[in-house]
Amino acid sequence: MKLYNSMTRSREEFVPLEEGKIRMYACGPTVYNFIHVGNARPIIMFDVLRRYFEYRGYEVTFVQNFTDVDDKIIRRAAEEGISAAQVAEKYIAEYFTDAVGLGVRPATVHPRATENIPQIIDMVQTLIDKGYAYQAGGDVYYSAEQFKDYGKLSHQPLEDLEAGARIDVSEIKRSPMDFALWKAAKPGEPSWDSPWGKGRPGWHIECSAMSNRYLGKTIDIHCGGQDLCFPHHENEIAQSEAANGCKFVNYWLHNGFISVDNKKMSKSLNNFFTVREAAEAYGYETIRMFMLSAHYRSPLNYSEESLSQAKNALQRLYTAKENLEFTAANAAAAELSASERDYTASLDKYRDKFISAMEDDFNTADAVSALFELVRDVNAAIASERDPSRALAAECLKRMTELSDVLGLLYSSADDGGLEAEVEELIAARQNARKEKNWAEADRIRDLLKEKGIILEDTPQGVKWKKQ
RNA sequence: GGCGCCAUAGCCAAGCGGUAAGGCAGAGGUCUGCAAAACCUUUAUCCCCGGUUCAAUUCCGGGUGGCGCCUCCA
Repeated sequence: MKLYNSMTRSREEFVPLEEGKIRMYACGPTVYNFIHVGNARPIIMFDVLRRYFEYRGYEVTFVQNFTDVDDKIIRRAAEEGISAAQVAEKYIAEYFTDAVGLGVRPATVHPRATENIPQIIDMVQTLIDKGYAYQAGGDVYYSAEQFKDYGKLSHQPLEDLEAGARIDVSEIKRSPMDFALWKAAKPGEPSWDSPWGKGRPGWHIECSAMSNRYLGKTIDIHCGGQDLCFPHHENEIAQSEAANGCKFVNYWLHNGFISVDNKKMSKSLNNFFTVREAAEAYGYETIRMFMLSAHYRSPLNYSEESLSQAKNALQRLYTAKENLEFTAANAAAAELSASERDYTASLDKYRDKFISAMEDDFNTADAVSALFELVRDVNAAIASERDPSRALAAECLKRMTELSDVLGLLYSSADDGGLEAEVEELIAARQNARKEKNWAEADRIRDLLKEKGIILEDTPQGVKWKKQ
């Protein structure tokens, strides 16, 4: 499999550290608010990557943290008059509501910064001991210039980074590019005891500490949004490689941005849509479909038109799935005929195309096209056969869901709670009317059901219905 | 100023040297009592100008337009 590695800026053959196993880490959200659609991109795309690895037989340990102590959380807590821990707890729960809605599987571990304070303190102490960090009052800073490779991920020499850096006059750092590992507690803030007094961790150190704890010193894949490249990931490298004395990450994966009117969707521009509100408008799974329709590194513009296109595309998939399920349950013939057997074998080419696409830096857009090509082929086959067997429909369905499962699509269960007796009677009455060619009555009943939100389709295998 | 990314049909979007996947929308048709769903047909001088090559959307150079990081940000 080929993956584009931001570190080398090239597509590389992926080789895991340990055969058959993959260790990956994704920087998770800072839990002070609902996540927005831009935040959802890495969450969805790297969930797909993980699913694909598992589909290919790898054992994946996937770690995604929650940053549950930081300035924004503390500010939010003050605004709402509750504790920082309560803010974090609330938005972690909201995160999971959205993640589940989006069809994102829970990570193997979801560690939190506040549950890894001893590991963080250890790492900070190691960095001080090794001469990479220094104490300044109750703060501890990492001295960027001590790390000779600083800037290697963002491909910027330290001098150029410094040239663009904002200098804060009240700063007690030795150099503008130094960053906080530990922040002295201010009155009223959550804090923990440390060798440097009461305080809390800086943002970057938690990921180094947790990656180390749950995945080891060197890991296969570290992923996140392009905007984390600098300074967050750069700083993680500086911390982990200085503390551990070895390579931190083999493959760095960064997704592109979601934009709105071609401007990056971001909190600071205030042009964001929360996942929650987008889901109310289009459905959670539509958001997933929208993300999958483009390559993860390409920019992708969020718009009403794009989302409704994604919604319609998804509907095509669902309709195909429901039609197959219906035939698999209602067709007269049970077993595959000889010609059907040949036909199903011919379907292998779509799986082949799907896998090639995914092997190529998990090109989901191309993989989705393979799924659609399979669907068209299958639709045509079922429609053209005079009497397709239940086994044929079941086999086609299996091939379709094999691919959609890797993409994490088609997980929304249809509302098949059964029909009330009254509705069943109406359908039966309409069938009688149709038998008698009483089209007016048949149409009247169909319209009546439509008002109740039930859509009928007449098929060779019987009447198919669905709730609107 | 430093470092990058992008430009493909009405819209979204693949494509990594051999004259263009897929989806949405539109048009025509088949099927259907009518619908629905489905299927078939149909819609592209690949931003511009040079260069390399037998051959370029695809590589190189130069434009034009758009975007991002260098500051919290997925």
